[in-house]
Amino acid sequence: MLILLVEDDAVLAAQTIDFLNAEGIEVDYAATLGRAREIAAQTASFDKYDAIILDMSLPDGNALSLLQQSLAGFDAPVLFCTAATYLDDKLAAFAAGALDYITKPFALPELAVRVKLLAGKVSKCNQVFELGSLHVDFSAKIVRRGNRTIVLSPQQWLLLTLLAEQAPAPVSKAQILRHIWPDSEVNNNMYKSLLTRLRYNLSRDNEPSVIQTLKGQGVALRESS
Amino acid sequence: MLILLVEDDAVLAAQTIDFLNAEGIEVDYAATLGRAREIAAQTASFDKYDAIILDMSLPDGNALSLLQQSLAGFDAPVLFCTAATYLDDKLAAFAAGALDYITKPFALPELAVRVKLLAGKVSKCNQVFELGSLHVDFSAKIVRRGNRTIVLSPQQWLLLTLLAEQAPAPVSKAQILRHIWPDSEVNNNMYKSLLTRLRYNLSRDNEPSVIQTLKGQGVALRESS
DNA sequence: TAGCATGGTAACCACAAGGTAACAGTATAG
DNA sequence: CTATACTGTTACCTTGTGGTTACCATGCTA
Repeated sequence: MLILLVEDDAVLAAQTIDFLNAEGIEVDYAATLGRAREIAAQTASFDKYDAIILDMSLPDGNALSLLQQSLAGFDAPVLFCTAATYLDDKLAAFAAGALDYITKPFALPELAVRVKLLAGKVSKCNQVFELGSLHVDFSAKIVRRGNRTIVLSPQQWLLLTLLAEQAPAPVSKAQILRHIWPDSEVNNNMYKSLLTRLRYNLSRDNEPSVIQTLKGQGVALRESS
Repeated sequence: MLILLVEDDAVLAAQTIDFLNAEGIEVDYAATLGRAREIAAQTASFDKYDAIILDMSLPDGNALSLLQQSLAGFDAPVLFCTAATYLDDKLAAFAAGALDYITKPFALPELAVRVKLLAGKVSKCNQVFELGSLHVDFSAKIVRRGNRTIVLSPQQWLLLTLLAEQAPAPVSKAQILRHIWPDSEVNNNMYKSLLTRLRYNLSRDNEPSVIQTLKGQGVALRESS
């Protein structure tokens, strides 16, 4: 999981980053609004972030404007944090499209929980996933196609669960790379091989693959039609 | 929108119900955990609620157990509220599957916002745009015309979402150029090609294009008339 | 009527993205 | 210690995308 932290207090930022790292969350850091905008421009979007933590009281401008920008076509959910207890601030941010807020001073464990929630990590409520003749039991870690039980390698299982969580929405290549090879330098071929192998294992005679490619957008778990 | 409020303080409950009603939110009310369980049993599920507001400090039992129950196969998202500021309580509830919390005493407008967000999270997942036989699912990135599924290239998808967001208002050429080719030098032909291709992909026999041109002003997504 | 601007369509093609198979190094199990 | 499976790597092939050009249609103006 990768998030963007926009926060001017260097000490607080350092603490936050340390804590989130310990929780397995990667953090990109912007000390100012200007820097955040640079990042947005560089990557051409905020798409690559699972969530954005946005401090409302930044020295160089109005954080609300960045919020608007992040929502203009991008999906990254925004959690804003504010020292002010003024209700109006909170309501304004919600109105602008923020999905959650936390009041300073906050407890780091709570921040971590909220970030994870925002990123949708907890939506693993569904114990089983079914699609046509494909049957995935998350808790038992069993995959079946029709009446044949399929054994997947660790990587393939990870990818399948990721796809199933988001189905039928597509999952971008970048998202998959981050999810399966969190640290290591990744090479495009590893991704291609993994996909081919998962497709092969899930395949069944005469039936089209359940893994659809949307060129340039990623892959999705859905029935062809 | 219909929600369930589980709260033992009658005065607070009445205020809350009044306020939420004024916001256009219908409220079912349970004063005790027992009553909440009855409701769950009657309707056979909490499914019919868009959200559940759950007070943690109820006289007749542990609210966490209801939380578990409400998650056992049902989809209603839970917002819990607590007078305690103990962090552990919050973390426990999050761990049990709550999606949000609010600390007493809370401001009613904030509660209303959070409830709407919570209820929206579920429906927001299925944000769709419809126009005649055209059907666009933003989160799943699926486009259908009638019962035919359409696959769009990244550029075309970007343009379609832009048009759909503003529909039925027209989008100027300059706006489109900036949105799709943010940095690069743009040539007018690229724009023309893109439009033609999107029109072609969205076309259906005998039906006029859903993309109308307003000369000099741009293009708009609307039915011809 | 010619001339020009705006907009639409079709065809071409370089090239990047995606798919497959085979091989090799390394871990893992029996 | 051997056999097996997993995963990274390379090579090669296929396909769709998107920039480009050429040409046509319409409408406005001189």
